[in-house]
Amino acid sequence: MTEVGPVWPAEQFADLDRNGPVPLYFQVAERLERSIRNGTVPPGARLESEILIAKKLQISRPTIRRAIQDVVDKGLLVRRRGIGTQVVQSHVTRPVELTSLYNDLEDSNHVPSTQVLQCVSLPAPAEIAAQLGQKAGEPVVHLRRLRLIDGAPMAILENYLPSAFVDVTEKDLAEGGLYDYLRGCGVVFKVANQRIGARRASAEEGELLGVEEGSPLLTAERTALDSSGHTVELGFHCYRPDLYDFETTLVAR
Amino acid sequence: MTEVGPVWPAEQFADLDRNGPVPLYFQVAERLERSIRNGTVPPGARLESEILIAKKLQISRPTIRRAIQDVVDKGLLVRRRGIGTQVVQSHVTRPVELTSLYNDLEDSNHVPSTQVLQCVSLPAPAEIAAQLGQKAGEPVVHLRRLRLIDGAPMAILENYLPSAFVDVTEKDLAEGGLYDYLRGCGVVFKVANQRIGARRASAEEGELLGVEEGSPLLTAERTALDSSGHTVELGFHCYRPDLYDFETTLVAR
DNA sequence: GAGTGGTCTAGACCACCTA
DNA sequence: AGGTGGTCTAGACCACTCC
Repeated sequence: MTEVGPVWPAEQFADLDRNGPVPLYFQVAERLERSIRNGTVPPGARLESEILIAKKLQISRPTIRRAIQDVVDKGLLVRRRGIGTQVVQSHVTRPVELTSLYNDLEDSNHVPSTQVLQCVSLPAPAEIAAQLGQKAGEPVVHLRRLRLIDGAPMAILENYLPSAFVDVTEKDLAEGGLYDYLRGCGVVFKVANQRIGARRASAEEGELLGVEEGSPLLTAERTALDSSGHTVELGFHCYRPDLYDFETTLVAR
Repeated sequence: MTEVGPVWPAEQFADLDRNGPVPLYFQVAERLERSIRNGTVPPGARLESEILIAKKLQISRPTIRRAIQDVVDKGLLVRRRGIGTQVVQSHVTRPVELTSLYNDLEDSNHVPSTQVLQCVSLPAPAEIAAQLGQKAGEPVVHLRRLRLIDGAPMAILENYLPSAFVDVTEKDLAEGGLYDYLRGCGVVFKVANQRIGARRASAEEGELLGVEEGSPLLTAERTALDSSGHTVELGFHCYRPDLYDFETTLVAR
């Protein structure tokens, strides 16, 4: 029986930048996550204690705690009082991030593309206006796009944007994700709320997505808020379930 | 124009228990969340600065920061450097928690019930064994339950449990949720990973759920890990999409 | 310049677990 | 008894925003 002691890949943390703009805890969390994901620190391994790590890294305990907590929040580590910190046994896939579908797909080595079906400004229906924090009848932007993955239709993305974005053009959307465009306008996303369900495809949706009318679609309604807490995007999306699904990680604190 | 200054409902924080087992930051976060949810602190309101709050509550700044961060993580507050902390404009529904479906339903003023379709121990198929961290062929528990909501069938819940739980009986499951039972066995849930999708109902599923064969179902595959990072539950669930959907909140940090 | 949140430090005491 | 993570304190300096 080879008893393995606590583990800490000190060599991964040699060149921390203590003066740059990137927070120390972030650099440490990043390297730690990488070490776990690539197997340098294997599943089930016990980490050295926070105090020891802090000493080795010449870092205060709150800072190393913050770094470890970030990795715990991603579902890769588990902490127990009196025991220590351990790598979870079965790894976890990357959770849904606050990025657009376009970026998610780009990152996963696929080729996304977009076909703009509609891009108009119209007086807001009462319910949409209320959710966007506008008066009914004020103009809002209505978008409808078809998202393709490696050339195959994957999702219909319907969005409403508040009146601040009435000058958006088809061109802005054809080249990248909606989030890229909004970020370019200075929007800083902070919170998004999503409701995920399923329903039958309408005849038109079936045609666009290349499935039979009445076949199942995965749906998502999303509200995204910017850094000032205002709604900047309303989304009503539907996906071909054979080409897309959602992944989430829940962590108890 | 009535200019409203920064807000802090000090009266909500009069009786903090400084010696009890409940952490200070938790008590503060709890009261703050309640004050926002019930409108005592309205949408858009700006909170007083951390330093002032800390002084008023006779609490250190890291502690009040931790409390505020918890509420930010729930999507109710937004922080901006140089500006302050604000309540988001449109409130957010409570996110998915690390509880069983049974408890979720119970909390929402519905009457859940369960019908156990299968509860056996069998040699683990290779893939199930691998995910549970067992050897192929070792016994695992296979559960299949029908979940009803106010008497109507809502979901089919298929689960695998590791060999430690071979003594589970139908009776254990008929009375409450699976998570209640496992917690009763001393299991402490820490992390869960979920993949949400959609597909057609099989003939048998349609019969059980009271829908047509081929109609859309919302599906979830879940793995849950305990406090030591081991897999303690594998779930393959499907839901009637007209009776159930998932809500998630994403927060940028 | 004044005020905000973001980061970081260096301690302290506690609850919990293992032995 | 000794070691672990969990909580809490009292400061400090910084980057950012607004006036």
